[in-house]
Amino acid sequence: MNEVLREVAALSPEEREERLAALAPELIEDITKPRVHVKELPALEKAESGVVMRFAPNPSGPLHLGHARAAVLNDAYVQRYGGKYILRIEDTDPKRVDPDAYAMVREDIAWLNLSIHEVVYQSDRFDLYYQYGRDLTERGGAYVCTCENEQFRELKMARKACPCRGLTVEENLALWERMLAGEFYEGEASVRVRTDLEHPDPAMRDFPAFRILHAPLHPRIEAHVYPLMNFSVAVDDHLLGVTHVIRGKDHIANTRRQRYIYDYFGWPVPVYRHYGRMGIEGVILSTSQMREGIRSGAYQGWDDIRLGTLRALARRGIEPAAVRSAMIDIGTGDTDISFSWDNLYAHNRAIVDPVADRYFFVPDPVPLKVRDAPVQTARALLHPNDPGRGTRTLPFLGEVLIPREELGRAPEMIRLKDLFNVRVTESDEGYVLTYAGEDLADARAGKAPIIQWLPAESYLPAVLVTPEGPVAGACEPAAGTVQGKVVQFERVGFARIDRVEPQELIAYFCHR
RNA sequence: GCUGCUAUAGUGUAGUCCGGCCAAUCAUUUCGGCCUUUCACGCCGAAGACUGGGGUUCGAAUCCCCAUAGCAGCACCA
Repeated sequence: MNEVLREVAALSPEEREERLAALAPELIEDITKPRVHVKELPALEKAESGVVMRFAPNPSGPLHLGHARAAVLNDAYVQRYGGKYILRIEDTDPKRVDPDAYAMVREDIAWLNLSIHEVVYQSDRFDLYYQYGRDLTERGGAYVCTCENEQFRELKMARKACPCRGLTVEENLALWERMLAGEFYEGEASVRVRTDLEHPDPAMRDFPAFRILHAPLHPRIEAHVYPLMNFSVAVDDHLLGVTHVIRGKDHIANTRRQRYIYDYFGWPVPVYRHYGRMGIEGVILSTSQMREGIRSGAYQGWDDIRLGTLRALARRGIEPAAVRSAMIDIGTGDTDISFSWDNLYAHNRAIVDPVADRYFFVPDPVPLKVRDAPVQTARALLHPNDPGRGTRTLPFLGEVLIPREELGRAPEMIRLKDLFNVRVTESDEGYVLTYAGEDLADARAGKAPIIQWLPAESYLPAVLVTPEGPVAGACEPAAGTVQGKVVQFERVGFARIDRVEPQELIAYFCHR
């Protein structure tokens, strides 16, 4: 073995390639062909025999890029180590539940291609939470607190116990039953986990586990005693057998709080990893802000092109696989990062470029007759790197549409792509195009720009919707046949054909 | 204020645990060039970083201390 290694090391790269060609020609292609680099996530400890992980969104709206990070990272590890991926809908706060979001979350997860094996709703599990809440109280790990909120806060900051902390288990159980029986109104009682009043971090001191809420009503269940996140999450993670949890670092304190609950019950603690905060330039990720923007009419809907929701990305033609690899690229680092659209676009371009058919889109079109030009039909490849895909045809009858912007550059000659060359002159009536031959070499020699164009007699009016606003133009009628697909408008960029209305095509700009 | 986490190029990331092989990886980005009937793709090349200051050591991106900066938590939200 060592001898072989030494032998190989002694060879020059050329020699190695020769030897490989002789030994295993089929492998040559592997090293030659460009390979989409797939970054490997760091190994997870205690994962060798499989993992159970979960994605636990709050159904307050559709999923956005922030959710995608947690969803994809957990999914990637489940796929890598094998095991189970649980979708847990965390709907324990009726104030933050949007009934429509249940469906939206499921749709977004389907789009992301997550390998979910099991779905649980926390609102189905309240009896379980009550059962363990009672259990925890019996163990002395929790007490019912009837203090004024503000008063408790002050005591906590002063590291002092509130009067309720000294109640006996029996007294606590009695109060607990009264809570469940509906004898307290909102804010009058809560259940707290007994932790450590001397804990240096005030966030750890006797945090709440249950609260009372009478309004709004929960869309799925009837309840007035609601578990708080730290309690329901700890109970569920244990009951569902979750072995590894990957979540944002805003949960670091929660992880420590949940540890108290694990310890009271004597449960083994999962492996946690907390990734850093991810800022995203240009879009708001706050569900409540998005909702407000939609309500006020600033945004057209949850898939408004300016939002960071997954459905907005989908509408622009971002592929789920691109989101996935972008998130894996970012990884689980605990540094705060800023999400880069450029990087996402690069991932998407790699996926979309080989498959997107090419079409002409002429922004701000100017109709111009071409003098002395012979009538003919142009054929352009649907994809330059894959002639087998066929061509589209563009009839030239004497007049063309070209982008106004090109004329502003005052070129002497222009090559209409896949057609012929034209000379550009200015007269009293404006620009004049004159046929200047078919030879591509002439255009090359004259450094003529090769531009997209459309026949003035047959085109489809089109609007390209960009984050900066709509761009009116025209496109090939054939582009109207690929509704829902991502195409490349040559020299403009990639776009998704959103819809084709009787007299107009609407496309959403994706990226260059 | 208290508690905790983090700090590598414009952006993301590897290396940091176990100091030397790091004159620091890969991707993106930008700029050149080639290819090309797209300003796409592909290919070649270049640019660009260890937050600062002390200390330990023969030797520090890596260990220690201080400073600075960013972020998070201190909710009857998740």
